[in-house]
Amino acid sequence: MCGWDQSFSATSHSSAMLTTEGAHTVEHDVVKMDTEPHRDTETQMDTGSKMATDTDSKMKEADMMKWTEAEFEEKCTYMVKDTPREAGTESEGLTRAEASLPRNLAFKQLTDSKEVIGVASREYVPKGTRFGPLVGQIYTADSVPKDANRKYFWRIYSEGDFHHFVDGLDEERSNWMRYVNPAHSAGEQNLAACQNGTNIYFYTVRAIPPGTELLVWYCPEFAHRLHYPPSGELMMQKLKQSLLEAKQQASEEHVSSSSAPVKMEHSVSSILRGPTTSSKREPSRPLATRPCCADSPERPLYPRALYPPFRPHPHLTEEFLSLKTSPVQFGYTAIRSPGNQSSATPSPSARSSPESSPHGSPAAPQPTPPSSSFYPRGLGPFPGYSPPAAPLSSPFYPPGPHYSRYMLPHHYPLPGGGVPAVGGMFPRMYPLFSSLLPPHMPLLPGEVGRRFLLPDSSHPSSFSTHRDFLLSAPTSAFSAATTLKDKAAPHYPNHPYPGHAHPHPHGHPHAPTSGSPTAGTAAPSERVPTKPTSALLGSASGRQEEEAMNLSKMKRGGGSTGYKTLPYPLKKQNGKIKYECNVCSKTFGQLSNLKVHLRVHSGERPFKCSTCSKGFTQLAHLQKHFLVHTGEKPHECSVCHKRFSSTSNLKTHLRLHSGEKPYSCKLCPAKFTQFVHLKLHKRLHSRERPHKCPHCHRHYIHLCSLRLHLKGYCLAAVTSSGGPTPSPSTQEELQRINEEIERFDMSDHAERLDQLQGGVEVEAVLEKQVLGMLWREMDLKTSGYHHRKGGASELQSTGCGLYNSVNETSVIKLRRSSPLLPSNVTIKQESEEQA
DNA sequence: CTGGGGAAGGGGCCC
DNA sequence: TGGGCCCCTTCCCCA
Repeated sequence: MCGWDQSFSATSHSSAMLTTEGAHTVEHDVVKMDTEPHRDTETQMDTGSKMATDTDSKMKEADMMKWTEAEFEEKCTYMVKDTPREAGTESEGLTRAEASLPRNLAFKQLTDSKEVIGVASREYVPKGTRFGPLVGQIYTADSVPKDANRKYFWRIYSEGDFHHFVDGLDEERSNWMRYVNPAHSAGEQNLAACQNGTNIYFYTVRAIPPGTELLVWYCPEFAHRLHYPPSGELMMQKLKQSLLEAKQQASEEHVSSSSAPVKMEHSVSSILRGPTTSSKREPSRPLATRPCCADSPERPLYPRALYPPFRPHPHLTEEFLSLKTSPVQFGYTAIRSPGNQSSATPSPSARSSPESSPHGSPAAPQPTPPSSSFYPRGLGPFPGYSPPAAPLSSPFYPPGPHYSRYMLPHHYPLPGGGVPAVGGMFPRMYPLFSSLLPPHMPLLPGEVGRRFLLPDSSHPSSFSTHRDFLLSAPTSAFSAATTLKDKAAPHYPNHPYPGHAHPHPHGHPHAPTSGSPTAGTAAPSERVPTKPTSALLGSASGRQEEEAMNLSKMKRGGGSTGYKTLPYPLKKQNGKIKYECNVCSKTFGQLSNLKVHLRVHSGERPFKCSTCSKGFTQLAHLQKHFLVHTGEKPHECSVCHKRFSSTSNLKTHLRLHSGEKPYSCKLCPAKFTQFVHLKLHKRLHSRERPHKCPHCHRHYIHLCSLRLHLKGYCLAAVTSSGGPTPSPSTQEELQRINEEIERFDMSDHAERLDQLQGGVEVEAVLEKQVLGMLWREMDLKTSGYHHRKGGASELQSTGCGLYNSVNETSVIKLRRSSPLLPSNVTIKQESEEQA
């Protein structure tokens, strides 16, 4: 378990641990070294200590929490400039933001990472000190990139109207202030953010002892401008209230069987909408609301918003609501200023998540769906871990993965419309907030489903941590039982719903009754078999996507390259959106199809059989499976009245009556009703290889295979033609190629190509395709990379021959698209080649 | 061993 | 959007 650095490393300047020793001296040094008098008459420190002392004295008594921005500007005593970046100095290797840190400050960093998680004082910083201005990329409302990550956006106003953004996202274009965490209570706040002119400064509103984390909140004027409470504390209360209201409202609506489900905010349209429209709203929205959060594709990417596995989530929620969260809970040991340890409010540390903390500005709060499942070990789903924000297109998708995160709404719509006042919080707040969302947020379809269809922790690809998030809904009125009940499956009236056997927290695998107003309508054993609503699939798949992505990375060693991030919905094809799987590159016309498909990669099987615990990727599969237990066979043969459990099997059976044998052998008159039988039959023919190579011992079933072999891949022919004897490595390659040709020869593709008689053209294309793949495979093997989609190596590794996977190989693509091939050639999937 | 039939699981498309 | 459906595939068993 990764832990927090219990001290602060002194950025690039020094690795010295901070102590409280010599505070006074340090203070003096700080002022003299790093600050300049704001106004010569008052703050010229060099002129003697008396004036400074007087100023300090006045400052100490001042109630800066009531100051206007103009007062801050006018009355502040000291100014601390950023450390100028100089080439060739110790700042090398640091980002501009890191290098800009004033010497009297230090970064909080993770013990085993250089990840900056906050900013603290190295030395005593007197009250009335000004830091800044905040540096960042400037955007106007119109110039904001569509895919902008607004996490670090600060709004600048001019004469009461929105003027532009300062974006601190890019660490090379921003300064250290981007790392300052928000204060969650007035008690812990030691900085006030003010806009002076068109710049944002942080003023110390109290003296900051050495080793104290800097925590900022808006000054009253600023907060008012953004329509935010004047303190983080009030924001938390506001948030809490919003949540409770949301919960209550949702409960009421749900009990009354509201027919108006709350729609998730990540509809395709919303995803596609992008910030274009939202950006136009920016000026009218407070800085921290981040209006585009919900519909911005990158929103869901919150790798930092992960929690330690040990985190007692269910309690956390309650504690959070009761504002009792302790910083210890998360193992956070950041140095805190005396008197700031408010036991009544979640400490910044407790709230702090990787996500929240340093990277968020007050303008960038972000409710983060709780999840830690998709983090490969070592990435550290602990608070404070803050990998760089990953845009949707990042290869990191976790995370670049659990793609679900980017599919989950980040503004949770309330039943009555609107959005909880989450968006306005400092980032450090929302991680905690998010942790309590699942149990309380109403009608978050996926969440509901997940609470009951939890991944099987025993499954190698499942993530037990899911439970941490999802089982804590003892009071939720939106447990699956309610949802399920309304969708009873009439097909299986005599059987309990086949779902999620073990994950149920209350030991009633058949009846997820917890908290459901309708849970008591039937005894579990008699419960009308229910089907999860679509919702059960819905948001669950949100996370699943991320999991899939993440898993795909994990399965490949975590850091493997070459895997695209989940690109959807970024691609368009003929005007239609294409959702591409970032694992296998398969594209789908519909997002839901991709979501389901991703389970193939993630291994997630959210639909559990209550009887045998077997998991399935699709509800329909579970339903079909459950017939095994019930013995039901809904499908009857109209001829012999024999019954079958599936239509497919009935259809196969009907061939017996109709005499249809669609699978015919091309080498003999044999025909079969099932493909598998043809496949087995063809093994007989594989022993017959009439096309013998005149130069070597090789012989082939198909002529095209022999031709391919003779196109320079016959070693005997090469040597007998008088050419130089190939090197051993070349011989090895030829051997390899010939093996592949043999496999191709045994495939149905060879058979069809033989039949096509396309002549030289077809052969040329075939060679290009087939051998191209062979070479590619060798390339891949040589480079140690074996996972390229569609690559021969991948097929090999999965036990499939190069020509096995009709859909995957370029050979097939050729067959389907090549103008060389007759368009009426229908390719039936056959993967028997290896047989 | 081969052919044949059925059971069951899985992927993906369509409405 | 996702449930339902279809198709494919594998496995098993039996003659």
